[in-house]
Amino acid sequence: MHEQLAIGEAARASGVKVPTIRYYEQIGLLPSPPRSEGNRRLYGEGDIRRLAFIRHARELGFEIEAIRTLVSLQDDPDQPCAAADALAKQHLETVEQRIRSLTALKGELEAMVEGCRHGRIDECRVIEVLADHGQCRHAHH
Amino acid sequence: MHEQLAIGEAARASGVKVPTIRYYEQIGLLPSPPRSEGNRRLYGEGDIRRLAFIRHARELGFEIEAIRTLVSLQDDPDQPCAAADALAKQHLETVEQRIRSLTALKGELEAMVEGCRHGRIDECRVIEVLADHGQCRHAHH
DNA sequence: CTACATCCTCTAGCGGCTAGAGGAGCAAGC
DNA sequence: GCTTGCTCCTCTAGCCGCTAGAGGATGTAG
Repeated sequence: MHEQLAIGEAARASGVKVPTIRYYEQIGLLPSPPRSEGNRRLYGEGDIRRLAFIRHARELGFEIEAIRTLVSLQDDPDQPCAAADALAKQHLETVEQRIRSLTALKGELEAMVEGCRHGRIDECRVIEVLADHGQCRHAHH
Repeated sequence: MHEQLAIGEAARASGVKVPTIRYYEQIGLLPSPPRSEGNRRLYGEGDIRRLAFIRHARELGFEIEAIRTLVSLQDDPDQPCAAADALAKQHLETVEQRIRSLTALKGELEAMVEGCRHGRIDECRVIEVLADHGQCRHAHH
């Protein structure tokens, strides 16, 4: 029986750091837990689960606002899950877009690095490409 | 002959927004230009070129600190370009790493979305996976 | 009883801008 | 000359998602 955990133990159990837990409480993402006689926060199992949920969603790159919606959905299990699905899909698109533009950047950087003859700055391909945008096939966002 | 440009014209010519130009001056990335009688900033061609250089480097995802080095290299054309090359290579690696982890996330998100049966929240795969980390093969950073 | 860990609150900082207030300057039309 | 409306100036605060640190209270082990 370890019903009530101090914030440090909650941090260890959930993988969310102590100041981050306090921060989540401050922005209203985590409810304010009850306090001990000595004014310390006491977390129950439900809180730990919610923290782990938040942490995993953050690791998957969801924004706090999206997570706010996801946790409220989680608290309301009778609702249809279309909203959660939509959020995940939307986020998937964002991630795909990000991968596409990073891949384009990767191509440009590779061209820069390959073109470098390791001579002096004034004939350096890296600096050249940066100075003259026209030299690269940068697809604009 | 349009030697001296006001900040708005410099912004249009370089593609860097007005407040961003002032910000770059404030952090010492762009030298403080001379002023007109009426205290307005006056930019020459060299400034426009530097701004375009910075903008392009930012578009390629270089951090301000890296750009600080790159512009100082650019100003010193007799130096060997190993330093510029190293910066570009290092950045390329960062970008590749970022692509790898985003691709992993993409896989997880796809699994979540595909697994969703569009029923109620309490049987929603999206919420489930978020709640229980063990259900996904998330490779930890 | 003394260390030492953990907790508390509060404020400020990170990067890279962006937004807004409140005011001065300037060019064109009447 | 006067007004309109645009650009410019400085200064401060806000964005996101934390992270760090000051300065103090509380809890626990030896």
